[in-house]
Amino acid sequence: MTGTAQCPGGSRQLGRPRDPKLDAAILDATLRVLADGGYTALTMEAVAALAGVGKATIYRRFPGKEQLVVEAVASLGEPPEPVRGAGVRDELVALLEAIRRKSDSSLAGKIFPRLLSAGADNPELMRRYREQVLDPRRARFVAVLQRGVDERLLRADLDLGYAVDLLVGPMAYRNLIRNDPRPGPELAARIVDDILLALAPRPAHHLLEQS
Amino acid sequence: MTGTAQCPGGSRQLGRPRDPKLDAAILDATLRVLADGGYTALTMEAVAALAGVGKATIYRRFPGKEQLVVEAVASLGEPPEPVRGAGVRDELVALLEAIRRKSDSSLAGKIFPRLLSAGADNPELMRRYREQVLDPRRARFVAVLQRGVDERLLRADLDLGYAVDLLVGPMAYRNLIRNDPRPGPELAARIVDDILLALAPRPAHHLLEQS
DNA sequence: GCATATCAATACGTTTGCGTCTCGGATCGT
DNA sequence: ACGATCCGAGACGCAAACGTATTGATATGC
Repeated sequence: MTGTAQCPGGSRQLGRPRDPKLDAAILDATLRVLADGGYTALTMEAVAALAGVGKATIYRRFPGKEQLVVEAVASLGEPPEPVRGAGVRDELVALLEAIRRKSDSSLAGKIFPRLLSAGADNPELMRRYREQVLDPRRARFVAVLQRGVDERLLRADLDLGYAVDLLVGPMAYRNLIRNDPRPGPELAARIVDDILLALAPRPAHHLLEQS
Repeated sequence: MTGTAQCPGGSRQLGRPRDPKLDAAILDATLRVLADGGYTALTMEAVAALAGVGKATIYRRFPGKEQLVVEAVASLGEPPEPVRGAGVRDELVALLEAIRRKSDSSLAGKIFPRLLSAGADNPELMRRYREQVLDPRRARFVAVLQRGVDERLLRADLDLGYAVDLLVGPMAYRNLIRNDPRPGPELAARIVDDILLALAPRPAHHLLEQS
């Protein structure tokens, strides 16, 4: 899965096998180097040194720097992050607050802004990151929001994807772009309460007479 | 302003003066190269070639690549962008829609995601960009929102900065991060209508019994 | 007219980093 | 035991790009 299968057919598993732990060590080192320094500051020498392996060991598994980063980003996957809040509102707050906390503490949070520019030149990189990291987290929001619709807390015809944008957008904006000063832990509840109010199941009378 | 004044006192304006048009040509070429390729793909040779000047002409004005990019980004400034919409709601829609359109057409829009990662390593760069480009646009939102408060369309105790985040956040999020597929021109009105609904001056009964 | 500073073009030294290769040693199957 | 493959360490060739220096031409002040 990670590297290239090198058995051409006849001679299978000849000689010393690859150490599986090194795959994880290389990918982890790649993420750490990527977190501080970004894609261009990431050098194969730095990854090799941090992982405690030789460069040849990396090139034996990955064709080059680009594929290494792509695989490393994809390996981020989805953390468990079990939100067992009681109600829809509190679960949304917990999910949003997780974004705020993770954005400057976790590896994924530090890597995120780097990928925004690297992804512009490397669509494959951005796609993998979106599928492996962003989409699973997004699905969590959608699931909770769906419960909100079922409980008549949200409009029945609500576009759930759009609702996620309304919630995550301001939080991501504050953390990525307008991150001075950094938002406090009260921001999540503030956003959720306001957005829930906007998406509450009330007659949309303001749409009938749009100015 | 742009380069370094080189007259130490005695000999003033001796020899051929610098061509002022070249300053603008260099900065403009820097922005164009920065727009496609990003900070690291930006080479002095490329800037010189695109501006039609020699490298020495650039180094005569800017100490190095870093300062060149900082000055170029700061030179973006604020476009006029006169929004003369009739009401508060329509002006907000126009401002938000401008963000969406600019994010993939204008120079500033293309440069923005590049700066997010470059700014992580270069705080000065991000600070100048924020002051010169982001803050002026933000002030426009605040001005319109203040009118909304005056017209009793928004809560009297509204945090205007937070309100801007609620509006700009989802739009920026859709354009920068979740830009597949790209949002359509109807998104701006959708966001504004929903956020205005959330921030309308109604008794905040849901805050009294939080949980 | 002459010194001085600018101009475009370009050669130059230096640094950096990718990807390959070599080396001695370690670890597997047979 | 033996060959094959992996391992860490690092030398190597190569290319890219920064910043400087040079060259011949051009423009300005005195």
